[in-house]
Amino acid sequence: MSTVNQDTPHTAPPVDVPNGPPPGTGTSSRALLARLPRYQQIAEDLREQIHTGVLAPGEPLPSETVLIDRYGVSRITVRAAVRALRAAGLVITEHGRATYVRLAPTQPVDLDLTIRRVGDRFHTWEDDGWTLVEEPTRYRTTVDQALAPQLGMAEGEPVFVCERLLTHPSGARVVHRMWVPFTVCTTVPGIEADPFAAPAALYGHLTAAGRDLSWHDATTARMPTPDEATTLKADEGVPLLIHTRTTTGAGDQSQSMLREELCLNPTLLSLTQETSAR
Amino acid sequence: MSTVNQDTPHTAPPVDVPNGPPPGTGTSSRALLARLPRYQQIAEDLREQIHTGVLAPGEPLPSETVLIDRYGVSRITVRAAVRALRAAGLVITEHGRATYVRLAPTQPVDLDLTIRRVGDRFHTWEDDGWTLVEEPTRYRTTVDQALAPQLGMAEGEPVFVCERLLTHPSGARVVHRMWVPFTVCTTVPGIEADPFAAPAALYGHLTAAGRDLSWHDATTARMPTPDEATTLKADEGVPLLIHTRTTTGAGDQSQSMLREELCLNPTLLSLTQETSAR
DNA sequence: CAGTGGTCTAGACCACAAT
DNA sequence: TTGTGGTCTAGACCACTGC
Repeated sequence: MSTVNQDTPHTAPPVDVPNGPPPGTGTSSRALLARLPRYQQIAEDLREQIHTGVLAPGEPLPSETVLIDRYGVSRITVRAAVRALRAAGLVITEHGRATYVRLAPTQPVDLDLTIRRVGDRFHTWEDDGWTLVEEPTRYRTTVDQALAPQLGMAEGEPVFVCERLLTHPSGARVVHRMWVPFTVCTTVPGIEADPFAAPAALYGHLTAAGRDLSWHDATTARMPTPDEATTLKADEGVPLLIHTRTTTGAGDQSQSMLREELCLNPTLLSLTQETSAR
Repeated sequence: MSTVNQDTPHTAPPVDVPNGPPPGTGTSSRALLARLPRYQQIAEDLREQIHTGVLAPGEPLPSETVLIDRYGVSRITVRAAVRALRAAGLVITEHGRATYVRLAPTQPVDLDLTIRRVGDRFHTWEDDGWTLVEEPTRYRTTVDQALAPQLGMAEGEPVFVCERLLTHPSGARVVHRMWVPFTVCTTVPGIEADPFAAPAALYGHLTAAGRDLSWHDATTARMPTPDEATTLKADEGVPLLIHTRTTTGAGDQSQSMLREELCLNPTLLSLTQETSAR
């Protein structure tokens, strides 16, 4: 094995799966596919088997050893293929056991973001069976450069922050963070007493204080940090869904009275909202 | 190199960065960190340098060769470290050039999902500067098992499908898919003529036909397939944001008149929505 | 204990970018 | 031509799981 051993993929060895047309010329329908790196071809082949059900959800993939001589490649190549599937969220691997086809994505539970109002009382997703996992983390700080524009405040102004981890009967978890400008606490009766109450309560206090509320929601997604992945029970290859809600006065939307952030695992939870034509 | 060469990380070689305490015992504050695999330690070190600004956004990381002898490890180990950063979306690598610290996430552009109504005319995000990139793909098919419940239809019933790729002046792109039940086309005047019009137009036709509309929105995220990544200009380590909107009658929400799906890259676009307390 | 995946080395060739 | 990242091999030891 000292001579050239790579280049066009092996053509003689024990290959019993798509290896592209023989390196010659007469490229068949998809010349592109044939020229993909070997590990991608293997990943593609396994992906195919998963989608067609040859490899059913929950089932283990063949072991690395088996794949190595089935495809006639080195271990590192097989591992590269499996890694690609893992990054795509198609399989999960368990050390010492095997790599398994990700279970049929259990239909995520809905987290309904719709804000419902009955008189001066508000109801939010939290009332939908969510409970605190642990004592909330509460502290007072000053807004930094990144947060200031979000709250319509100047850098350095004081805010209260409340961070909570909630759980749902389905097993899903969310991290909820809330920022309340200090000035809001001191001027709105009721909030002063407990600036760390649940959002629905704060909406109520604000409304009772004669403010017309308006909300600006934004949703985005990104890959989680290792920490976030564990607290939200996210496997590798699973992104993070992030929803932020800013509460402002219906008139002056430049200054916000409240800012909330919700982080969740989209394989367990789906964000929903109801609207109707007015 | 036939004898043991791994085990506790190298301790003698040219290491000038966190390598954990010497394998002995007196584990310092964080014994955990010291026992991480070498490539994770390196990734952690680079991550640190990125967050503290030692490696500024847009700047290239040291080349693999440099990292190899800076940390005294093999190339594959360095590459594993860089791969971890890439998967976390912290860096992007350009073949033949270098690996760069991901640019400070340009503030994503808002895609406002709020539906606005003026008389019988509706306005949606599409009116916000979005244009078609290419001729829409339109076809007629029958709903399959997965889609039937979403539309409140029976499996096998006919639907029209319209798939469009839109672009925005900011450079962002979205894929928009729409399903219209055949029965809706035939019973609602106006839609019959053009079942592939933009959603806002369809909302108008439905309203003109005397229906009170109601919408159910759901948002989720997942890793893109390679295809999706390229059409939406997503780098590696960037998830896909998916928003679906189902239009139903305000009374009977079990049967839907329309279903839309929106796929986008969250680093370029952020989904927003406005609400006010009624 | 055997089997599986996790980490690592040393060395090779290829493809792309810039000089 | 040089340097960078991309793919690949062959072989080794480690760590976890389960018999």
